[in-house]
Amino acid sequence: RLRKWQRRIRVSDASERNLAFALSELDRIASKLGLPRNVRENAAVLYRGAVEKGLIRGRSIEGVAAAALYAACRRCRVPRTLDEISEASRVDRKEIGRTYRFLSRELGIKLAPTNPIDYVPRFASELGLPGEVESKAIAILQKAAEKGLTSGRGPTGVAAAAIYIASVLLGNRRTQRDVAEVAGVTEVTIRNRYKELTEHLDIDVTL
Amino acid sequence: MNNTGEIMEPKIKIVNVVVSTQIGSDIDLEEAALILDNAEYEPEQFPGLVCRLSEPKVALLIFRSGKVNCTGAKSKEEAEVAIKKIIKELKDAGMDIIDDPEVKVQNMVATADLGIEPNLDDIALMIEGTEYEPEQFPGLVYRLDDPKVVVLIFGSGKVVITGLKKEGDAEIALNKILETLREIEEIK
DNA sequence: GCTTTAAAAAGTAACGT
DNA sequence: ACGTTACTTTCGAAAGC
Repeated sequence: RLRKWQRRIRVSDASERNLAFALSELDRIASKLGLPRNVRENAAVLYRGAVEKGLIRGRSIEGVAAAALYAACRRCRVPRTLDEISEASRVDRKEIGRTYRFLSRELGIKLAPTNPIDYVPRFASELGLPGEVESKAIAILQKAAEKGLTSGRGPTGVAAAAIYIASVLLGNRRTQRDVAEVAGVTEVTIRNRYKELTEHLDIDVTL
Repeated sequence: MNNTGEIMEPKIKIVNVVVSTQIGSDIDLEEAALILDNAEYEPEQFPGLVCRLSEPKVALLIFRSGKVNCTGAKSKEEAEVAIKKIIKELKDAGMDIIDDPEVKVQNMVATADLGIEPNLDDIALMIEGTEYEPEQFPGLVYRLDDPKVVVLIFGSGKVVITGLKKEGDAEIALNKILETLREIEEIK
């Protein structure tokens, strides 16, 4: 009766309020990371799907929103690392990773492992590198993947090393330190990947 | 040339065995902490008493209920030796302890080598129930249903098998993985 | 879900020298 | 640029938050 009706109103009120909050969270994090509109929309679709399947129970709205955004970024091939999403959302990276696995399983989303190549455009532009360097780095990564040199390595680290090598080869050198900073890895990692790539792909990087 | 043939790949090594048992009930952990040498008991941090033995090199967790966990052993026998050691120490100090309790293997961890360097991306894309996030961890996580175990597969071909209850399941799991890998190669 | 224990795999990180 | 230590992942049991 009236009471049941009132409860329904309350529930739908709460649901709408939560959804509105989630969508504003998605927008807040997305704009902080400078993500394009299609990624935000993709994340919103994922979030609504999670709501419809009751996957939010026992989880925080912020956590699910962050995980949806992480998944959307990968889907749209403009990946952000868990650390970047974590920093922008103030949700623990462990929780984002856990929720992401849960969502991809429950929503039947099978995403391929992040391809290092997808990080190249963003890192290269942040380093102010021209298109030729970007293309060269991508070519290096394609060869590296064929020879199994990317398996098990962090995608950002391999991408960073490829960009560093390409920048040196094409006379637009960036320091390991600068590349490391935009890629969010240490210089040691770039050096390790650099050695591996130049040795196994017969690249002469004479300074 | 190898005179033993080619079927010696599954050189499986058990690197850790987790066992549980019961040595009594209503154990006074404060008292036990004083009796046992390398014992730590901080109920604020964890309800169990932690005791490390150097021979065998294991760690034991003792609870107020009398339940005991032993980790770090290389075999069930080694874990039993460790449990008998603490039982003797506690009994000699006058505590009410069960003499030779039944121990149950709860988990075993093994390492092995596939003998080939698998393409983790291919496995991740073609096999359901696998997780591979190189950004987070270099190994691919493969959960098997038949022997209910989890296998971590690395680009080097090295493998870690955990969740084992029986030692023999390690080889069964390994062979299933190798068979699956062959199927992937055929499809490719 | 977390806390504590042990162990391996390979990559990455953060110290010190 | 090294080297060392330590963290990431997986598993299970325990009692309690």
